Amino acid sequence: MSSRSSGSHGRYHHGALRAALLVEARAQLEKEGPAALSMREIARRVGVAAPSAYHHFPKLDAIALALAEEGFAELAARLETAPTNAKGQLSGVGLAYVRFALDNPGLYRLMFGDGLKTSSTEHHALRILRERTYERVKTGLRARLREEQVETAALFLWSLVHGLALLMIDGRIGKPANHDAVIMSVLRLAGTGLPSASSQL
Amino acid sequence: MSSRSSGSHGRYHHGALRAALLVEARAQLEKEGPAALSMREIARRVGVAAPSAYHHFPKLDAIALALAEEGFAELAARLETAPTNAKGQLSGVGLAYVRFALDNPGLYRLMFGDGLKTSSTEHHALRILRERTYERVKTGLRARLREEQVETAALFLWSLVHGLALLMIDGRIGKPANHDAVIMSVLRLAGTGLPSASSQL
DNA sequence: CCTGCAAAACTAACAACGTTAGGATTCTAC
DNA sequence: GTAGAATCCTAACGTTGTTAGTTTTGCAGG
Repeated sequence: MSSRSSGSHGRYHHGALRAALLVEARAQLEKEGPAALSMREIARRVGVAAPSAYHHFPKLDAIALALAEEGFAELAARLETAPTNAKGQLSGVGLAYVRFALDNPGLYRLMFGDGLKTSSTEHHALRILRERTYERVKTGLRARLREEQVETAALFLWSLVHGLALLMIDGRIGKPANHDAVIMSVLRLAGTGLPSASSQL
Repeated sequence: MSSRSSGSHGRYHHGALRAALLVEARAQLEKEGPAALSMREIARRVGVAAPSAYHHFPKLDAIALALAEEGFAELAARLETAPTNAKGQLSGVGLAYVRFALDNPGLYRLMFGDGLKTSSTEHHALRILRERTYERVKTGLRARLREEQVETAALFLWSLVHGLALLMIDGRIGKPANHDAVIMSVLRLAGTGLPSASSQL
């Protein structure tokens, strides 16, 4: 093959393959779900032989891990730029969190789910990334709660948005239109608690 | 091989294989996680050739689906026998829910997660089973809430216990001793809402 | 008891996968 | 322009899900 030395498309020698693999992997992840990630399929879509990918990622799980890292970075960015307006500082963050999951369902499952073949190493790497996210939530709460309450409150909040995100991803909520309204009404309950008659949950 | 006609162990001709496959599948599910479910491995452990299993289950996903059905039945049983004492009717149910997930982490992930290869048919079957569970929660709430509040309250509650279950399964909570205490303190927050200073979540 | 039939098991095989080994190509640096 | 490293390729191994076809097993009727 002759070298097309400066086309923006198709010049893999020198650095472009890794990025292309990640792009294609992410596309497949969102289209088919985390379990469908396939080294051969990704390589095929990029237009390259499967073993070539191993020059950039030692295992399939390494691709998944790289995607998860992308995901955590994007999630962190969204949480930081979430509107922290005066009334309802945390609802903005909660909304941003669930929105991220809904915008990237496959990625979100990969970040928190059992998508990859669970080789212990990256499992550990993932755990660290998750805990970093958790710490961020706790830091936010620490500003307005007694230290003793922070741990439970953080777990409460994270459980709520995490569970809500997964349930909505699974499509249990029908109408794709008013997602935000549903999310907000659930988040409001986190502030008030369940309505009176059952307040003794 | 001579037929050992009445031993409780190893007489597969006539009905025992299906059950044995399910037992072994569930063991593997809890030991290695949903993604590690393997037709050949299950058959191997049962002591049978892989294709034999196809007389009882048309696909690997069918085994997963059968396990999930077991799981939903067991979960429903636990929720129904959960103590609904006077103060805190729902906390007993919430505790039972999360406990079930912690006692059967692999199964719980299978029931709600992306464990199986997501062939659309059983995906649909799973969805029905999940919605049945959801309806049960809503029925419990309908007794003490206005109809208009039920939907949101149910989603709120289920998100909370679902998220909490998954987070705890993932081992983000260190000490395996006081699981119940952690769960209860989170559930209490569902009744009261977040503490004052941040009540404007 | 023995003969036939259906259920249930087995062996052999295909396609696809993850991954490794080793040979060819292409870019970079001197 | 040539050496060497980086990058890509083809070939291959072992494993998986699954199908096809054959043999064994147990049961029913004579």
